[in-house]
Amino acid sequence: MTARPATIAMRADSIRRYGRLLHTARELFAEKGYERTSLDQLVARAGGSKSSIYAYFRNKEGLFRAVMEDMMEDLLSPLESPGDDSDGLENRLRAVADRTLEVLTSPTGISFVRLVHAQASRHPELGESYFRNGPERAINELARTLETEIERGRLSIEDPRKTARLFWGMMLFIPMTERMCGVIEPMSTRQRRSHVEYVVREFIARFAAP
Amino acid sequence: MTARPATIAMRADSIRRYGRLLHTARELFAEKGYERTSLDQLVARAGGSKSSIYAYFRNKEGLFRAVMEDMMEDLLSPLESPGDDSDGLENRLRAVADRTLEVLTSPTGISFVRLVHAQASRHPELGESYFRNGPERAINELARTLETEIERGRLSIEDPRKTARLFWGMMLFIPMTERMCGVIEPMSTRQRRSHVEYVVREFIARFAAP
DNA sequence: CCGGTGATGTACCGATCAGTACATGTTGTG
DNA sequence: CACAACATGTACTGATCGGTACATCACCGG
Repeated sequence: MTARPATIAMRADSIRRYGRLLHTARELFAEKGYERTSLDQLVARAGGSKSSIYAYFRNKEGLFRAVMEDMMEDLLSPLESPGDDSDGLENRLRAVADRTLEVLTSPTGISFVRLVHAQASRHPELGESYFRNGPERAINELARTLETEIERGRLSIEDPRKTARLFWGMMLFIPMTERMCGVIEPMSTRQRRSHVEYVVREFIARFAAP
Repeated sequence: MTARPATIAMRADSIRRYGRLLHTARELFAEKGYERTSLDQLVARAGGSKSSIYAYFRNKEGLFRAVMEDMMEDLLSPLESPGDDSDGLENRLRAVADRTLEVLTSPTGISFVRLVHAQASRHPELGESYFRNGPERAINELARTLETEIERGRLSIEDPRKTARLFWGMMLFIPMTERMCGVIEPMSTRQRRSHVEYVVREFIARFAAP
């Protein structure tokens, strides 16, 4: 970045630079992990300079936190359930499970979870924040759904929260483990559908009211 | 390590030094991860010198591979099922699940899985090896157990392997996620027993032959 | 049109790292 | 007892890292 166009707007330029640094840092952290990503590499790929990084993010740790917050928002926001109550339980389970599985087994999702797990001991608030806003929220929302179905007499469940934990375990554990270990490629829509269908079927078979 | 006792045995000393380096490297990798562990730190904690590391392990990557093989053996060997056929299905499920849960949620287990996941993209053979010898083997062994119970008419299951995947998902996903994110301490025996009991009960309730 | 203010690029620093050269010491062998 | 062969500790290197100092440049209020 020796040459510079000169005579260009500044305010919008700053915002763009900030976004570009954040975006590129996300790519690099996802590709190579936190410690193997150097700020010089970031500057080389994103443009700008280290001064900007330190002005915007204070230091490398601050950049990392900003990146993780950004990723978490992007990943978790599509999981906000619209709460279509009309579709029936099975379809709602299918829908939310499919979106969750898609997000978590995507390359971005896998990279994010890897970073969270790897850095959780150094950044306890990161692991905590992810768990509360991700898995725990998913469990609680599912539990609430189950509760209303219990009240309507359609399900027979003793402890909705524990049952919700089982559901997510069945749905996510093996696919995520396979992806984390690198033994399968990202799941196709077909594969996801098939897996979701199987798990939902087994779940209903166990907990449908007699 | 400036002074040295002088006039001490050598052959056994080498073996001991090798073991000590391996053991301490395991500790350090588990504590701080691969990239944050320096060979100087290793030497400072374990004694010996960098020459020994390079003589024994060729380089840092070789040391890492040796450590991971060592950890994998230690972690997976207690999971070899003795195959007590007399205890009845439920007790066998309880026993194998409890051991697996204990191993995987232990501090060592969590550190190991973190390292595998974090390094799987740089070391595909590591992720592959762990998955084949860990999760996949556990699935296959459980599936075989289920098959014999199906043949005896005690279980009603269509696809034993898929069902085994569900079982391990229910058993491991939430506890492991909580541990990986650092939101719970290592599980007490009491907690493990309770969780195992719950999951086995639900599993049997679903798949017991009518 | 001009001077100050904040943002940015460049060049640099000390620290730390993996890896190595080499001297020293130890062990088995004649 | 002497010597060869090997193992080990020490001191070093070149590279790379996070972080910083400072000069430069664009903008904006007067």
